[in-house]
Amino acid sequence: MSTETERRVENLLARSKETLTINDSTTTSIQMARQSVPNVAVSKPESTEDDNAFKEKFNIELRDLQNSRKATPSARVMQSFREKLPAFKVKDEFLKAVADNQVLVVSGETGCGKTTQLPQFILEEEIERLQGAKCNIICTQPRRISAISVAARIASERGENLGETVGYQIRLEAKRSAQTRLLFCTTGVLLRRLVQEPDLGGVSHLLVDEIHERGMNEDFLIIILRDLLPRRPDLRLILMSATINAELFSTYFGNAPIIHIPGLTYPVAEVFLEDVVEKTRYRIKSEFDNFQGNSRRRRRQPSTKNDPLTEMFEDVDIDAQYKNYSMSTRQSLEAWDGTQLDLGLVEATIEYICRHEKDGAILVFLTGWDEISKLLDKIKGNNFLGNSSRFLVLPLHGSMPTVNQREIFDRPPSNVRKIVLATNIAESSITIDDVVYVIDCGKAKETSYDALNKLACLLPSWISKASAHQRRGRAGRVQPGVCYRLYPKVIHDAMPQYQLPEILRTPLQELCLNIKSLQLGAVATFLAKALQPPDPLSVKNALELLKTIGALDEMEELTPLGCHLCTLPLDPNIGKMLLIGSVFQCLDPALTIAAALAHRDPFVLPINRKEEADAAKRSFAGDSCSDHIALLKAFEAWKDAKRSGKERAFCWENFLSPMTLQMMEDMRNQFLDLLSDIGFVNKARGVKAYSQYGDDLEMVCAILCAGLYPNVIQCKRRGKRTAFYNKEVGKVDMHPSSVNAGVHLFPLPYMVYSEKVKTTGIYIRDSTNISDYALLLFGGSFMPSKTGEGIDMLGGYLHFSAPKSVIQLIQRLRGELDKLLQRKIEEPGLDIPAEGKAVVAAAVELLHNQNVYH
DNA sequence: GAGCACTGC
Repeated sequence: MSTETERRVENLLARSKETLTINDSTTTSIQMARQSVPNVAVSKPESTEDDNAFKEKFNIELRDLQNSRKATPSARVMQSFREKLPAFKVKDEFLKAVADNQVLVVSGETGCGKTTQLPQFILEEEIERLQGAKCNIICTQPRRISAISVAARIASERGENLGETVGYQIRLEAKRSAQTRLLFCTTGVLLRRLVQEPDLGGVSHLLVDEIHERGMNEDFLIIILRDLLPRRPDLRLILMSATINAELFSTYFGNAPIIHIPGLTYPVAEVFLEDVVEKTRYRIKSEFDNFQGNSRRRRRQPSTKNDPLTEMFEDVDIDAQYKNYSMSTRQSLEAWDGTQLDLGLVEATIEYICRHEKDGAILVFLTGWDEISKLLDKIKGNNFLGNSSRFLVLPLHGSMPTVNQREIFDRPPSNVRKIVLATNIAESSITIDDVVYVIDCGKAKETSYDALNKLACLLPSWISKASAHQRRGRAGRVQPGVCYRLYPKVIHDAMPQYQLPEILRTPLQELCLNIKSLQLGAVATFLAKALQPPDPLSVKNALELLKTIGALDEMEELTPLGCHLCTLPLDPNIGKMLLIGSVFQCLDPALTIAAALAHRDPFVLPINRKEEADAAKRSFAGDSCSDHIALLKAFEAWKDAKRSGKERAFCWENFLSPMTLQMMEDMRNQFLDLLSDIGFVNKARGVKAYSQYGDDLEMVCAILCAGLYPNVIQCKRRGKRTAFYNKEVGKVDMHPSSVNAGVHLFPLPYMVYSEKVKTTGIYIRDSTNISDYALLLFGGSFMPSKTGEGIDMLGGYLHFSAPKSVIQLIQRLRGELDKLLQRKIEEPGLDIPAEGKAVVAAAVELLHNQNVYH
C-alpha cells in the first residue's frame, strides 16, 4: 500500500464514529490465524479428495476463528454498536431473502449501515454454516475511497487486519490475500475482471452498491448481470440503492423483492426561499429595479426559455400564493430570478445563521469555481463575517489546492465557526461530519451530450429531488440540523425526481469499445437493453468515431488496433496515441500524456494566485503552443524535483498537485505493463529503448495528432489575430486556461485537441499546434480532391494543396508509415528500430521542415 | 476577451 493511501485510510478511520480498540487477545488470534490458515493459492492440493478434505478443514478453522474473535471484550463492544444500526433489525429477513432469491434489492437511507453490515452478514452466515472456504463475496463501490474505507471499517469490526478475510481492490492498488472472502472493489475493476471471467466463476455473492447514482459503470454492469444470471443460477445478486428509486431496479430484474431499511440520521429542518427571505429580511432586486422604478411584475427573459422551472415560477401569482408573507418578501419573490444565483442572498443567509443560530459548521453548495471565489471575496469584505478570528471560511473545489487540507475535516477551535464553500464534491465524495447547517443554491454544473452536434456540454442546471435530499442530509450527521434552500418550495416540488443517468449524458465511444471487448453482441442491440437506453444517434456517433480511428471495421467488428485498444483502460483516442507513440519511438512522452489526459489535470487552480499559476503553466509549455507539452514538461520537472528531494516545494511553486502527479506515475507503469503484455514493448529493455524521439517535440506533436484525430481545429488568420474553426460546430474558442488562449498568431496552421466543451461558449480545453505535414502523415486517411488539385481530409473539410511532386512524396511516405504500423499492430513483436528505421527517419525529417507559417 | 461539476479501469 502506498503511504498516501495509508494516510487516507488513517484519516478515514479517525473520522469514523467509533474509536476502535483491538486488544491483545484479538491480535494474538489473528497471528494464530496467519499461521494456521493455509494459503489456498500457494498450497494447492493435488487431488479433488485432498481438495475437499482441505476445504472442510479450512471451513472449520474459519468458523472457530470467527467464534473466538466474537468472544473477546472488544468484539462485544463492537457487536453492541453494530446491533444499534437499523440494518441489524433486518438481518434475518435479509439472509432469508438472499437464500430464497437470486436477485434482491435493498433500499436504505444514509446511516442505516447497509454497506458495512449486509456484506458482513453474508460472510458471517457462510462461515457459520461451514461454507467459508467456498464463499466469495464481492461488493462494488463507485468510488476508490469508499472501497478502501468500507473494507477497513469491516476488517476492524471483525477484529482483523485489512487484507485477511476482508480486502479491497482498486486500480493500481489492492489489499487482499488468498484468505480474502469479502472483497470490496470499484465497479471499474469488476468490469475489467469480466473480460477474463465472463461468468464470474467462483463468485458466490455480488453486491452492487450506490446503484441509485446511475453511474455509467453501474448501468453497464447491470445489463451484463441480467444476461448472466440464467447462466449462473448459484450466483446471488444484491443491488443496494437509496430508497428513492429502488422499484426501478426491482422491475428491471423481473420484480425482485425489495427490503427497506430505515435511516439513522438526525432530523434536518427545511427552510425554503420564501422563509429565508422572511427571516433574513434580505431584499432581492431584479434587473429592472435600477431603472424602472416600482414596476414589479417581471417579464420573461430570453435566457429563461430553456429553464422550465424558472419559467413556471414566473407564472405564479405571488400575492395570492404568498399572501401570509410580508410585503417585502413578496416583492423579493417577484424580483427573484431563477437563472442566476444571488450571492448577496447567500451572504445574508450565512450572516443570519451566524448571528441567530447555535454553533455548528455551515456547508454552502455552489456550482463552481467562480461562485466560490466571488463569495469568498464578499465574505472577506463583510463587516461581521470578515472577522477571521471568529469565522474560518474554506473553499472546497476538486481543482483547488485546498481540497485535501485537514482543516476542512477538523473541528475548529471553540468560538470559531467553520464555513465551507463547496461544489457538489461535498455531496458524496467528501464528508464533513460537523456540518449542522446546509445552504443549498439548488443548482450544479451538469454534463450533457448533444448528439446532433457531437458536443459535450457543461452547464449549470437545477438539481434533482434526490440530490436536494442528499445535500440536506449533509447537515444531520452529528446532531439535528437545518437546510436553507435558496429557491422557492414550488421549484423544489417541480424538480425532476432523479438526475438523468450518466449513460444518457456522455459520449459513448469507450463504452462501445468495452461492449465489443466483452463480446456482448451488436452494440446497439446490447445498449437497447439498458435500464434507460441511450439515444441511437449517440450510439451511431460513437461507432462512427471508432471506425474513423480504425478500431472497428465496416462490419462493426474489432480490428487488430481495436483489440489492442480494448486492453488499455483509456479513451480510444488516447489509447491510440499511446500505441502509436510506442511504435514511433516516443513511448516516454506518450505514457505521460496518456496518464495526464486519462486521469485529471495536475495543474491546480488557486483562488488568489491565478495569474501566477497561469504563468507557471505557460513556462512549462515554452514556445510549443501546446497544453499537452506543458503537461509533459511539468511531469518531467516533477520527476527531477522528486529525485533531488524537493518535491513539495516544487509542486507548491508551480501550482501542481503532488497526488495527481503520483497517480500519473503509477498509471504510466500500468500502461507500460499492459503494452508489455500485448507485446508492443519489452518492459525489460526499459522505456528509454522506445523513446529515441522522446525529446523531439515535432515528433511528439505528430504522435498527438495520430491519437487525437479527428479532433482537429483550423487556425485562420484574421488580421492580427487567429480565429479557430471546427468541422462539427464551426467557430470555437481556446479555453482561457489553455496556454494557447490569448496567443494571437501561431506558427502552424492546425490544432489537435482532446476536449471540446460548451459552457458559456464552445471552448477547446487543451490543444496542440500542429503542421500540415503532421496531419498528412499521422492524421486520418486522405483522398485526392474532387477538383483534381491537392488532397482532402475529414470528408473535404480540410484541403491541402501543394505541387504534384510533393503530394506524391507524401502519399508514398504515408503509405509506408501505414504499412509499418499495420504490420506492427498485427504482429506486435515486430522490431521497429530494425525494420522501419528509414521510414521513420524520413517522417521525422519531413516534420522538421514544416515550421513555416503560411 | 475571459473560465475551470464529479467519478472510474
